[in-house]
Amino acid sequence: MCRSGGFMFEKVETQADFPALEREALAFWNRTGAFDKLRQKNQAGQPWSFLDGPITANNPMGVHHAWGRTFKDAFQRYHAMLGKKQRWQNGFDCQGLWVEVEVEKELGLKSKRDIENLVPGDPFAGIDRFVSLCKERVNTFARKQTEQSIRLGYWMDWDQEEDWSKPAGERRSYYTMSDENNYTIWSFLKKCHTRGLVSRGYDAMPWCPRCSVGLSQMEMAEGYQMVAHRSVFVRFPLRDKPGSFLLIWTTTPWTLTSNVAAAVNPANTYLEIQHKEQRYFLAKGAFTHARLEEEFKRKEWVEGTPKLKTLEQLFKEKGGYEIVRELKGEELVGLAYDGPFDELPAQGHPHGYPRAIAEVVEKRGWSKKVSARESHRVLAWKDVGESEGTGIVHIAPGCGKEDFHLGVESGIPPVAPLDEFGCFLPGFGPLEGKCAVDADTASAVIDNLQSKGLLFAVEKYPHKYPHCWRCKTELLFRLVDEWFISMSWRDEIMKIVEEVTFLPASVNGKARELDWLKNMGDWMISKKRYWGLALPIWVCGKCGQFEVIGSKEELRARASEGWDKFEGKSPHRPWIDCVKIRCQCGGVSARVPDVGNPWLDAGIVPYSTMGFNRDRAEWEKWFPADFITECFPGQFRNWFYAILAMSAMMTGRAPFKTLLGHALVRDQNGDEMHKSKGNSIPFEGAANDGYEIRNAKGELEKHPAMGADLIRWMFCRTNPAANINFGPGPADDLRARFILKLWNTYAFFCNYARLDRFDPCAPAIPVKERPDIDRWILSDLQKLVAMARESFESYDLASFCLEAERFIDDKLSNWYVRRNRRRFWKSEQGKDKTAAYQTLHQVLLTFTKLIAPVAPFLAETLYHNLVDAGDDSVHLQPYPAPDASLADEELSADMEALLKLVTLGSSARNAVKIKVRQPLACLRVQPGDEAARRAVVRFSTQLCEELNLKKVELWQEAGSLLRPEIKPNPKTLGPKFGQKIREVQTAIAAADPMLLWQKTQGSGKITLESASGPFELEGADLFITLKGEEGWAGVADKNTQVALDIRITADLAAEGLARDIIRQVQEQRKKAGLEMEDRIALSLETTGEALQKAIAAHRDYIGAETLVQSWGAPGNATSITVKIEGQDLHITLGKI
RNA sequence: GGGCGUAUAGCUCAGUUGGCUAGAGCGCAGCUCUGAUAAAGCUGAGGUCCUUGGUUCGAAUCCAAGUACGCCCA
Repeated sequence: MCRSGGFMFEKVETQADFPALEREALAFWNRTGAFDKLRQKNQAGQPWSFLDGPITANNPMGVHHAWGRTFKDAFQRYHAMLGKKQRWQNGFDCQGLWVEVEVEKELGLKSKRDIENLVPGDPFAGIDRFVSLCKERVNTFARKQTEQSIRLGYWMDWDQEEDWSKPAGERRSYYTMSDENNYTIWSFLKKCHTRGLVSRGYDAMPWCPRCSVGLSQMEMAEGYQMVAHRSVFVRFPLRDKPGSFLLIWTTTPWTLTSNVAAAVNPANTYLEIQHKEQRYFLAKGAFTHARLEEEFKRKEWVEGTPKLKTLEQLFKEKGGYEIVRELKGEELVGLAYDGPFDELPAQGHPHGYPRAIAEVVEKRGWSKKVSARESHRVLAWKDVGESEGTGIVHIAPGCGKEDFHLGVESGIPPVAPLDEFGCFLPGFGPLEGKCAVDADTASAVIDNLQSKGLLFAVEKYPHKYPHCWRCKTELLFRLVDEWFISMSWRDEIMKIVEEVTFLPASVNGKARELDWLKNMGDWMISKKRYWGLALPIWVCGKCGQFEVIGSKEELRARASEGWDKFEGKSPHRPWIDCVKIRCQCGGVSARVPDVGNPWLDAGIVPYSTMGFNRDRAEWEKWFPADFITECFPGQFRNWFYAILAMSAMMTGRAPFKTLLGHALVRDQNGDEMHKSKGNSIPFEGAANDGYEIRNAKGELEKHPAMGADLIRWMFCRTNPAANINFGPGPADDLRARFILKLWNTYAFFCNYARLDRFDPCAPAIPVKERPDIDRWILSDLQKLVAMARESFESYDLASFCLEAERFIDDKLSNWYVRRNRRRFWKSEQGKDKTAAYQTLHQVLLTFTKLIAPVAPFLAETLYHNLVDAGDDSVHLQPYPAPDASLADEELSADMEALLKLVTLGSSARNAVKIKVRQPLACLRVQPGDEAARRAVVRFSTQLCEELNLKKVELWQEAGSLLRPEIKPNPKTLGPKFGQKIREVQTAIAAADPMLLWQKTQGSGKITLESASGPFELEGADLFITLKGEEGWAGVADKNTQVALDIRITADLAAEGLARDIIRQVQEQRKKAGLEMEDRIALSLETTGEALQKAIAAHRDYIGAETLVQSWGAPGNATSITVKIEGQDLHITLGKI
């Protein structure tokens, strides 16, 4: 590990190309097999179990993915440095509609029909081809994301070149499309079925007509958007009261074709209104209700949509009205009416429409043998309100969830008008083939109502309406059969939620998850699609009973036909559908064509990836996972939900111990990133290639790559509960403040160590023999080490990163190195210089290891120049542990006090405008506490150098250095005196401040008189501030006071000039392009008397500071004339 | 519509169990320092601590109502 003779620190350029250095580190890891060495090293370690939430392998990863992936890597690396054994398994989420949609886009397909027709006339071959393309797409992007993750510095057991040709289940990463993952879900579903929790449900489901697929409750929640629909007010003529109408309202006119009933709230008050020759019934509250007024005020509105009118206004505009009477809703219940589309054949079909549905209705006894047309009457429904519509609700059980349930309750038949593409079925007359989401269809319906004289009014109505979260198409409600897992066992899931820790605490993750579980309806697990888990449900064509198959073996044993066709294939469509099984009744059962909800795929991974099926003892080693981390939004109802629910079913155990969530990536102004807005930053652009985004003027602006470490550090230093504003601004800021500070400190060390041939392996100077400042930085380093470990253990990286930044900026760079420069510069070798090198080396080396999990590239680069590592990696090193023998609390406190004294001294100089180059005779300090007192003594040299003083004095006199001003401390006085505090305050204000102050210095007890008698004070009851006196510049900070002697004697003035001269010569050296160690010949000429005197008096000082070897102008000279204190100085110098 | 959270300087945010003249970083202005630094130091300008009411000797902090924004759920 140590450098022997011959080796030297490499010269470090201060202008570094960090992305290029990162590429070198990647090549180094690759060449030396660093990751494999790490796994080898920790082979026998205690396990630390991280479980990766699978990333969807459907597109390249973006910068937002880098947040979670940085967390994942940082914690794994940290635990690896602790010697823990890990699985290092990345996961890819493969199956589901999102992949299908992208493949459809690539192929230019518009609908499911196109997919089945991919091989013309052969749906089986079409589906086979489509599913293969989905697999291919997943492989393509898994590979892409693997490359991207490697560039991020994410260490995992990534798939290698030879792995990509293997089946998904035999690769290093896990793939949710693998056989094991799918069959493990089968075993889960079988468990559910054994407990009677799997059921087929007929329900009006949200349905995407483009994808031809039903959406679960979770999915529907993703896609609410504000849109304006044409809503209609329609008359329903009452059959027994000619000229009287129910007034109903709907935002979906197409559903009127399928109207079966109307509903009122029996408890509400309704009005009968005379309008022209007609009478109308509607709710009293609805009549005058200012509809959506709040939303209009709050601008929750669709632009261009007028404010809504009240019903009363509509009646007035149409010719006035008169209220005939008020009545209770229950009076209306039971009235029969004529439906708006009773002429359609669909309305006349017994048990509802279409035939397939009518059969189910008949079988289940949901209604008598009546048609919709025969069923039109007013129902009582307590959920009818008055704030939307007319208070009379049009009920179409085939077009809405609540309508359907009300229909079943009331024994009326459903009419389901749409096919899987959202278009009208035969039986709907002129509407047949028209699609419900088309504006034309709404127009056709409205025209039809108009022509029949049933239309009362049309308006544009803005509301939040669900859309398909994938393709953004408006959803419809469609009566379909889907498969569900009942949530009657939710208590079991809630129980294991109680066992896990949700971080960050401020997000209340546990409460959110419990809330979701409490309100979660039955889990819809089916999808009428192609690429996904083949639901292992076989339904008998004869008796209609279904069975759930729990494994491949069980299927093989039960198969009655088709196994030979399926064997050797993955359990996907269309091949799995070849397998039929024999029902107990003797009939043949076929698999339902549905595929599974993709969250089943991701939720099973604690069981499918850690050896549950193969080696239970091995699985127990890794289960439950110590840690998972993902982006918050959505996951409480998605992955977190699925993984918890499935684990509760599988073993009743929590699948992980700690969950860390994080928020979203925004642009640097806090806006959402969108490609179309030009504010989106691609991952490669940020990490490696540079990128363009729009600036404030809207122009595209180029930015250099940040590099992976900078990206990683930004994510880690951010509070994970808050969104991060990501972009070049914050990146530049952090680079300047932290990365470059660290880099330059490192460069300073290496470059001087190289010149001095510092040997890091030489025997260490015992720490107790090193100067205070060395022992101080080592002491504070131990605090940082302890802090780093605590942060990693509590999954709070931000605390560590921010503290590390402060350590580098405030402590190491701006104080330790700045104060110690001369120790490194001085020409003579010796113990003090070696101590300085050894100290800085130790600090940099330890710090490098501390940040290695967060900034793995930078750490590797630094490590290889700080030690002679050869092919060894910093990531194979043990994580630093705090060394108690180096901690010195008193020293840390003293140094902090010194920093305060320097601030006070600078402030005093600034107040009298005497620049630091001008030496001053004395600074007097009256310390406010023991640390300050000790600092004055201990660090007087530092103080003198830093503030350019001849000496520092501790003010020991009895009196005050400065004039005191006294204020009461209500924090201590309040509890003591309560309501009397005002009198006490008055008494303090009236007292002589100097006297008061002196008393506090004595016994500490002070007695004062107030209006209601004497009272006693202590020092702590008073705040004392102090002002300077004549001739001295005084500054006070809380309790510490300093006074600066501002008398400049002739000698001091000359010395000040000498420093001005040195400064100018140094400037000239730099301009002449000389190296730090170059010697010069120097000539100084001036007519100014003061300058001449200063040069004469301080010639040796000037010469020593500027490395003068000979006085007088050399041949290769450059010269310049500068002004110092109004006098010309002619400087001529040249390298010797 | 319901639940949770947030509101502090131009921007990004700290502010502990209620207590000093409400702070930091960036940005701005002046001065200073500089042979590791793309820097650094001091000073200054910049605040209705969202609003209103309450509790209290005292409220950025606690309570209530309201407003705005965010998230979650309907």
